[in-house]
Amino acid sequence: MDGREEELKTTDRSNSMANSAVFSDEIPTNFPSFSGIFDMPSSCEDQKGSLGGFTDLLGIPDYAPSLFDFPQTTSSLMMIPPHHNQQRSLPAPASTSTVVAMPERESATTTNTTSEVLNSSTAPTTPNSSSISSSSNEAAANNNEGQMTKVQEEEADEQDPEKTQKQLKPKKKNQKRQREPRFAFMTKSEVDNLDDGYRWRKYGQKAVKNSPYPRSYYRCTTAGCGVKKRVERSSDDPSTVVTTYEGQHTHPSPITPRGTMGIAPLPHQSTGFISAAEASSNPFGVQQFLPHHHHYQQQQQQQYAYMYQSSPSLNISSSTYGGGAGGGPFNPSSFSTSLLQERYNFEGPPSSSATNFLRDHGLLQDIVPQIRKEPKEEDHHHQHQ
DNA sequence: CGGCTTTGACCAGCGC
DNA sequence: GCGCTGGTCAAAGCCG
Repeated sequence: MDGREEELKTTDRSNSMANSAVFSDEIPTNFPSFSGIFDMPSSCEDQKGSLGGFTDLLGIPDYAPSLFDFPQTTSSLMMIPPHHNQQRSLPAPASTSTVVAMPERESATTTNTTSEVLNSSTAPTTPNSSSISSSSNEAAANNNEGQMTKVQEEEADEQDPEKTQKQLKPKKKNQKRQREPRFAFMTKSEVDNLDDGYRWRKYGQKAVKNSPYPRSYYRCTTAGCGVKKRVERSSDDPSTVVTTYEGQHTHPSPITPRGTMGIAPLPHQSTGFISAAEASSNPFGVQQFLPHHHHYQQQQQQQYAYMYQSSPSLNISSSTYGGGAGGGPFNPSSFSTSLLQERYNFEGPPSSSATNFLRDHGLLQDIVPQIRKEPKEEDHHHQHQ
C-alpha cells in the first residue's frame, strides 16, 4: 500500500499545521510532543491506509502501556479521519498538541477486525484491569464494555506443520487474520523504542516503503500476552516516532509500580469520552476515546477528528522526565498520564471541549459532523488561544 | 546461558 | 496470475 504514506503526508500538510505544527517547533525541544492516532474501529473498511499503516490502529487493552515516558514530551492527541479526509486535516493551533484518531481500515493483512470492534457491542472487554492505569483503564473498560471487541488472537491456533518451510506459521489461512485493536500515536522523540513500562522483544524489522526508516516489530515478552507493537519513524518528520500497539496486555506493567496513576479517574469517563491522557495511557482504550460511542457507531463511516488545545502554560515538567522507567520517583506511566492530563486540561467534559475546539477551528465540521451536533455544554472554556 | 536483536526467508492479502 | 508489500518466523549472533 503505497497510499499510506502518502496519505499521511497529505494529512499533515493539509493543514499547514498538521504534522509539523503539531509536533514541532513550537514545542520546546525538550518537550516531546506526542500525538496519538487511534484506529477507530470500525467501518473504515473501505478506507485504506492512512498514516503509513499506522492508522490501523485501534484497540484497547486492559493494561495499557503507560505510554511512553519520553524524555520529552508533549503531546497532542487528535483523532483524525481516515483516508482522504485527512487532507482536510485539522488545523493545529500553533502551540497545540493534538491527538488524532483515525479510523482506519485495517491493513492489508487484516480484515475486518476493525469492523468488529466497532460494531460489536459484544465485545468482551478486558479481562481485568490493573494497576497501571487502572483508573483510566477501568473506567474505560466500563464504558466500553460491550463495545470493544476483543479480537481474538490471531495466532494460536493450529499450525500447519506441513509447511515445508521452517517458518511458516500457522497464520491461519482461511480466515483472514484478525487483528487486535490497535492504537497508535506519534511521539516526538529521538528514541525509537520508547519505554512504556512493558518489556518487548523485537521480532522483526522491515523497510518502510517511501521511508528511509525501518519499522520494527515488537512483542510483549510476558508469557501469554500477545500484545504487539510496531515502531517506526515518520519519514516526514524524522523526529517523530509512530508507535502502534496491537492487542491487550493481560498483565500489569512489569515495571510499573503499584498504582502509578497519580491521577484519579477522570470525570468524563462516564461520558464515554476519554481524555487524551487516558488514551495515551491506555492506548487500548481507544474506543473510549471516541465521543459517544453511539454516535460513533452510527456513523462509523464518519470520520472523527478531535483536537485539544493544550494550555499554553502547561509545562510538562521536564523534571519529571529525568527519571526513567523503573526505579526512580518518576514513573513513566504516571508521568505520561499526568502529563497528558495536564497538558490537555481536560477538566470539563472532554467531548464538549473537543467539539468546541473543533468548531472553532472549523475543520472537523466536515469531517465530523456529528460531533458538532453535540448540544451539550459549551465548554468553551477550553482553551483556545 | 538466557534473553534479546539482527536478518533473510516466507506467507498472506491486495492491486493491477 | 503476478508482483508488491506488510507481517512473521526462526536461525544465528550478540551481550551481559
